[in-house]
Parts: sequence; C-alpha cells; structure tokens
Amino acid sequence: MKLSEKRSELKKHQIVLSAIKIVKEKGFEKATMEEIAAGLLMTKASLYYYFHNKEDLLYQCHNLVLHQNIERMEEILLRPIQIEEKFKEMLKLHIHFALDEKDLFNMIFESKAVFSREHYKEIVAMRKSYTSLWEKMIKEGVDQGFFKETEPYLTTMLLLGSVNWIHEWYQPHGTYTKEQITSHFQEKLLKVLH
Amino acid sequence: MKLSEKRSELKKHQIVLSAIKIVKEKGFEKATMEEIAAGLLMTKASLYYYFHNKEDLLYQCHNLVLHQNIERMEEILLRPIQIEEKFKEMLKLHIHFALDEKDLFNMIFESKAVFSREHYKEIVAMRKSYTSLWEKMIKEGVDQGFFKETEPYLTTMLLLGSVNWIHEWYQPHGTYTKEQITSHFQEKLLKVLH
Amino acid sequence: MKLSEKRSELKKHQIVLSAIKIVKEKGFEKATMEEIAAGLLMTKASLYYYFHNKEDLLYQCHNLVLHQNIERMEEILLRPIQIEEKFKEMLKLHIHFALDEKDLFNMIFESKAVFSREHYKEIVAMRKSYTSLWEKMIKEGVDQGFFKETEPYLTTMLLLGSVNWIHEWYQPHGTYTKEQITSHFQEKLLKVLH
Amino acid sequence: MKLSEKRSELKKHQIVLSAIKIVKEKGFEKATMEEIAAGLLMTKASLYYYFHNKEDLLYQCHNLVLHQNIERMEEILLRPIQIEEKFKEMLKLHIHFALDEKDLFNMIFESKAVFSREHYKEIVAMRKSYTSLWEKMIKEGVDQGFFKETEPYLTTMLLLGSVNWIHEWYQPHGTYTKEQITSHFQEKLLKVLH
DNA sequence: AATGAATGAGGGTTCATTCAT
DNA sequence: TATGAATGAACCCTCATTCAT
Repeated sequence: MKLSEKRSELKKHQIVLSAIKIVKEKGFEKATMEEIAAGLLMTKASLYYYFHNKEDLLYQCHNLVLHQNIERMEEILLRPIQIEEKFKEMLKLHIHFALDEKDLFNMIFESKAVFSREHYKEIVAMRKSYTSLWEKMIKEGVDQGFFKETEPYLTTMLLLGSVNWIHEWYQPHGTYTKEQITSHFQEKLLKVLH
Repeated sequence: MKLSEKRSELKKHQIVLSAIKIVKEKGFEKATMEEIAAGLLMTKASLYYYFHNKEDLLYQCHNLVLHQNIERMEEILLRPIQIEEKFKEMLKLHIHFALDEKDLFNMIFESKAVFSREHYKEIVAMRKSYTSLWEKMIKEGVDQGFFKETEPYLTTMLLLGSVNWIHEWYQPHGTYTKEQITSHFQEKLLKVLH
Repeated sequence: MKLSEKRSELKKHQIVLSAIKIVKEKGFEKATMEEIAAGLLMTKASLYYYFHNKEDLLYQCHNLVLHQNIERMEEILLRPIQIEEKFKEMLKLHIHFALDEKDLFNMIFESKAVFSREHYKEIVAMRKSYTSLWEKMIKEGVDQGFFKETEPYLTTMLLLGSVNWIHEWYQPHGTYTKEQITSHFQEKLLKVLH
Repeated sequence: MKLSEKRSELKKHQIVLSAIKIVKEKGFEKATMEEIAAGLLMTKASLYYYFHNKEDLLYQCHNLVLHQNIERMEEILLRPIQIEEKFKEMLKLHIHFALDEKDLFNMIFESKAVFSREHYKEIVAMRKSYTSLWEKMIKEGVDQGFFKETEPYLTTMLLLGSVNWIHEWYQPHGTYTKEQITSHFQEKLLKVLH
C-alpha cells in the first residue's frame, strides 16, 4: 500500500469516526452529511471523494462498530473462566454498549430500509457472526453440563431481545442504576439457561 | 353522535389505518403525509382537516394500537384461569401482535423525539398502563405462591424486551413457526418467574 | 326590501364587523377566512354565500370604516366653531383612529396589491373624498384669512402623512402620551397652515 | 479578503438587490423566495446557501438600504453650510429615496412581526441612529438660534412621517413633479422648525 | 484532494376556494 | 342558508448529490 493510499485510508477512518459521533448525538436518521463533515472541518462535498454516498458511509460506520463489539465478545469467550462468568461478562458488555451508545446501538440493531440490498446482505451476515458467539457460549455451557438448552438460537434471541430493550426504558437518573439492572438481568437470564 | 360525526370518525379511522400501514412499510420517519393520503386516494392537504399535523396523526395511530392491546390484556387478566396460563396467554397475544403488526409495533415502543411534549406525557402514561398489567400479573403469581419475584418492574421489562425483539429476527417462512417461538418463549420465560 | 333580504344584509354586516375585528387583531394579511367565520360561529364556507371572495369581504370592511370616518369628519366640518378649532378636532380624531385602530388603519391607508382593479378604483375615489374634506377645511381657513395656502392638496398630504406615521413609533407606555402627541402635532402643524 | 469571498459577497449583494426589487413590486409578505431567486436565474434552494432563511435575507435588505441612507445623511450633516440648507438637503435626499425606492422604503419603516427578536432589536437600534441624525440637525439649528424646538424627537417624527407618506400618493406623471413636491415640503416644514 | 456553489426532489403546512348535500 | 369535506396551489425549508475548478 502506497503512502497516499495509507493517508486516504486514515482519512476515511476519521470520517467514519465523525459520522459515528454524529449518529450518537443526533440519531440515525437525523445525521446529515453537513454535520459529519463539519466535525472534521471539511465540507460535505469532500466526503464524496471517500464514499460513494451517505448510505455507503453509514454502512462503514455500522461495520466498524459491530466489528469492534464482535472482537470484544470473542476476547471474553476465550478467557479461561467459568462459563457462567463468561455469560455474565458478555451480558454486561452488551448492556453497557446499549446504554452508553444508545443511538449507535440503534443504528446497528434497528436499521431498516436504509441500506442497499447489497450492503444489507452483508449486514445480516455480520449480525449472524455476532449472534453466533452467543450460541457458541450457550453450547459451551451445555457441553460442560452447566446449561440445558436444545435451541441455542431461539434462546440467544431471547437474551439479546431482553437486553436490547433496556435502552428504551432506562433512565440515567431513574430508580435503577446500570449496575442494578445488569445484576438483575444476569441473575434472571441465568435461570433461562439452567 | 350524529351521522355526520360518525362518518367523520370513520374517515379519521381510515386515515389512521392508512398511516399505520405506511409506517409499517417505511418506518416512522420516512412515512410521508403524501403517501398516507395517497393510500386513500386523498390529497395530503385533506389530512389536515382531520389532524392538526403529522405528529398528531401519528399520535392517534399510536393510541389506537396501544389501547386495543391494553383492552385485550385486561380481558385475559380477568379470566378465571391459573396464573401460569394467564402468563402464557398474555405472552402469546403480545407475540402475535408484535409479529403481525411489525413496524407499527416499533412505532409504539420506539418513539422518541417525535412527539410533542404534551403527547409524549400521555404516551408514557399509556405505556405505564400497559406494563402495569404485566406487573400486576406477576404480583398475582407471587401472592399465590407460584412465582418468586422482588422486582416485578425489572422483570416485566425483561419479558417484554425479549418478545419485542422477535420481530427483528423472525422470518415468516423461516426455521421456526410463530407457534414454536411462542411455545419456546413461554417455557423459558416461565423459568424467569419461578 | 323583503324580510329575507333584510336578514341577509344584517348577516353581511355582522360578517364585515367580524372581519374588521380580526383585521384589528391580526393585521391585514394575516386575517383568514377561517378566523373571521369562527368569530360568528360560522364556517368559512358560509362566508362565500355572502361575499364573492376574500377580497370582496375585505373591500366591504374597508368601505365601512372609511365611510364612518368620513362621516365623523363631515360632522366636525359643519360645527359652528373657529376654523383652527376645526383643524385641531379633525387632527385629534384622525390621530386617535390611527392609534386606537392600528391595523384597521393600515388596511385603509396602506393596502397595496390586495384589491381588484375594479375595487381599487373605488377605493381611490373614496380616499379622495376623505382628503377633500381636509382640503376643504384648509380652503375655508384661507377664505376666512386665517391660513395662507396655495396648494391645499400638497399640504393635506403633508398633514396626513405626518400623523399617519405616528402609529409606527408610538408606544402605549412610552415617553409621550397620546394627548401630548396630539397637542404637539396640533401646534406644529398649525404653523404649517399659517 | 480572498477572491472567492469577494465573489461570494458579490453574489450575496446581487441576491439582496433582487430581493429588494421583488419587495418593491410585491410588498413585504408577498415576496417569495422563488421569485427572488428567479430574478437571478437561480433556484430558491440556492438562496439558502447565502442566507439562513427568508427573514435573514430580508433583514440584510433592510440593513443595506438603511445603512446607505445613514451614510449619506451623515455626509450632509458634516457639510460647512447653513443649517437651513442642511435641512433642505436632508429632506430632499429622504424624499428622493422614499420615491425612488417606494416599497423597499416601506419595508424599512413598516416592518413589524416579520423579523426575529434578535434582528428586530438591531433594526430598532439602526432606526434610532437614523432619526438621531435628524434630531441632531434640529438641535444644531436651535443652538445656532435658527430653530425653536423643545421636542426634537416629536418633531423629527413629524417631519419623517410627512415625507414617508409621499410615496402613497405620488404619481410619477401626475400633477406634481418630484421637485415641486420637494420644494413645497421644504418650505412648509421649515415653518415647523422656525 | 478538496470545495464553493448550485440544484432537484421532496416534506410539512397553510389557506382561499369549491361543491354536493 | 349553511356546511362538511376536499383540494390545488403556494410557501418556506432541508438535504443528498453533483460538478467545475
């Protein structure tokens, strides 16, 4: 890779980061090219040098974030700890992501007719990778005799659903703290697996 | 109620249904007044005869759907059946609603900065009514000694979250039928309550 | 005139009065048919039974108000008082009208491209009637040897201009009261006539 | 200032001029962005590249015109001529402006609920600057013993009102020429000051 | 590699006007 | 007489996208 290409890649990355930031602040639909560019002291026209269009840029954002999360989950899966601890850690990570990065999280888990068919296929595949990690964890628990489960997929969906929902009712200064919620969900959802 | 008023109410209802349909297809933000009107062979200007603005119309959609569901849930709660059966029935109803009314469902449970402060308050109150029914059911089970639960609210959120998510991964002609999913969730979520 | 016609005339008059009221409150351009009708517990569609269109209705308003003013001015002109007193009275009346009926006043003296050519001609004629009264008063003063003036028309325009402008800078609770202003203008403008 | 900025300023200026022209023809409220743009063979969307919104554009129009006038007036005030000559010159300038820039003039002296609170404050301040120049002139005359006046503000309002009104009755090819009118007003209004 | 400038397409909203009833 | 209902035409404004430079 030539130097110029490297510099180009770097710039692309910066743009993606800026876009992510805006999505975090304004939400998925309200993020405008103008604002994404402004965050980098660029003009929106320049963005089109690096990305075909808005959908493309947003897709890259999606990718980056989801990949990061997958990596973190994989890291947890590899730790030499009890399966129940793994489960708790994964849950904790997911919950914190959902609550701390609300809109970003939305982008990943609730994007509808925003992406092109092409990209959408890849998105589905990537999500599959993510949920597979959870299924893998469940199977590991089953193999080790800690969990009972014949439908890891359905149960993964149950787990993720319950936690994906949290950001809809969680209130930063409400009755329950993030830690209390995490703890409660860890306990209850373990019952599902046992 | 006079005939003309009845006809007016009917039209309003039709518009709401059309709006719901468009919201189902396009999502909340992408639904346009133009398209909502077109579905009824009207012009968008006509909609303003029945509703103050887009936000108002969407709020009415929200109301209609949520009220219907609350009524149905209340009916189940009053049935003279075992608490576990009640739970299963409520879950079944909620799941079927979530799957049959996909994006409308989204509108109800994911509306954020779309509604006016006035309307938003009422929405929050209405949702509270709905979740209260679930909490009530849980407490009933606890009182009868069938369930163990010290945080009915958190657990309600867990239950609803897990099923609200189904529409994101459910595929009409996929591996699992609606019935299988329902059955699986009933079984697993009962574990949470026990 | 048949009874039905009489009733119709009455209704027309009521509508005109309502329209005048709205113009007073909202200004000329912002007065809507909807609101004019609402003031009479009617629907805007009904207005079209009595008036061809908005322009027609507004024209009638214009007429009524201007005629009223003309009548009052004529009454002053006929009083058996000193010419300078007449002048002062006319000035006072005009100023009070301008300040108390701001938007109504605007309608009469600042209407631009709102009226049809047909109506506009009549409006111009009516205004001419009004200004003629001032010219007449000036001439009377000249004939009696109190005023010196060779161009009554131009001076009338000068007088009226200076007072028509007051509502643009007058502040109800400002430095100067209506009475102080009236008094100052009476004094200064008399100098113009002498 | 860079070339590009200069070009941008020029364009802005052109737009303002176009807006002024439309306002002249149609009046303040009836001037549309569409038409303002059409006058420059642009689309209305382009206008939003240079101005935040219609109100902003119209505010700039206002500014341009009023500033120009203030400058010219200040220049007259500084001339080493008799105070009565100054007065006549100022009056002449104002009249010519009022007649040559008819409705634009209206915009400046009759704008009410059109401007934002922010802009409105500045407008009031700017007008104050303008009228202050007249008051200053009057006081100068009083100090030099040529004029008698205890209320320069009220009299300024009287003077300006009388001439601001001219454009409402002046007819380019009517009985009186601009020069005759100017001459008449100079003479009569001097009486007010003496 | 970047951008100033322009635009097309569309969105929500308002309002005078019409017309069948 | 009166109106409920509908509409067309405008209006202001936004934004992704393009293109010459």
